Amino acid sequence: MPELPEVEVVVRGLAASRLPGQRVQTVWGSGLALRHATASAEALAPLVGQRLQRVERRAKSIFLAFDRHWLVVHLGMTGTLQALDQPAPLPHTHLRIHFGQGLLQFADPRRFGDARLYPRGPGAEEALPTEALGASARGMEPLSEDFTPEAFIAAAQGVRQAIKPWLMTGQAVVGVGNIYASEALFAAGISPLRAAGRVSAQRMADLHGHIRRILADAIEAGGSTLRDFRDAQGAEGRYGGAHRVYDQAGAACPRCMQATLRRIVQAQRSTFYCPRCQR
DNA sequence: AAGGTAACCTGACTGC
DNA sequence: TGCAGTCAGGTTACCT
Repeated sequence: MPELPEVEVVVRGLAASRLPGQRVQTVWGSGLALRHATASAEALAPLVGQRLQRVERRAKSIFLAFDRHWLVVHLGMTGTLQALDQPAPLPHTHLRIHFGQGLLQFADPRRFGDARLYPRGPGAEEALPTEALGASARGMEPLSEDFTPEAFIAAAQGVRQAIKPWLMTGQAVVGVGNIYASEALFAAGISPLRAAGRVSAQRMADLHGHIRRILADAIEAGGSTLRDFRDAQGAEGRYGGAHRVYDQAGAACPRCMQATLRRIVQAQRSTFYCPRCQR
């Protein structure tokens, strides 16, 4: 389900909900295995009695700061994390964290998502537990000040991997998933097959701008509406109509109106592009 | 050592 | 109607 914009929308919704400032009263888990952890009441038991202080995002991970622990949630492909007044009978619900008023509910049909606890050291109050982040979250935050065109160009130096799968590795910039990688490359007119290190500095700077714009626009629109995305209040996103090439194989290119958009597979993932506009 | 591949799991959709 | 096959927003361990 979620790329960075969707996760950001969820985080903002949770932060604006009634849950921050409240204490955990009870926890419940389905007992089923998630990506790494098992969704069980035992695993979340340390949270009982702790107050939720704030909610943050790094890459596609959600960090919930409690008094003495971080709860780090990854939504995988199909996860949802909602702040509710009453428990909702959502299929594939795996975790419920009840507060004095309302609850946090995690559901995930495919269980590629995850929810793990990390201790909050007294000396590291403000530091996120970066050990919770994998190899795909090492790069720069795309909307942060350190993600500059110069840094982006430098990161691509000498990279022979095709730029589309390279973008998705998170080596340079985090949070650009399968949809927005295709969209950004289309906007910049860069072939997804071109080696990252062989795109000119000028065009990399252009791509840098498109990545920031597309992600920011998607956040503004409330996240993608693809499939089953829901924000922290359970509402759908409104960005789906804005996909110009994703899932549009066979349609006329919206830019040149001559070529037919194509679907290819790179690193086991679908890529959509215009063979005429993107070089 | 970078880059491709299989795997995790369920549901929706297509075609026969 | 049903069954088999394919595909899906992510990540990572394991190959070459």
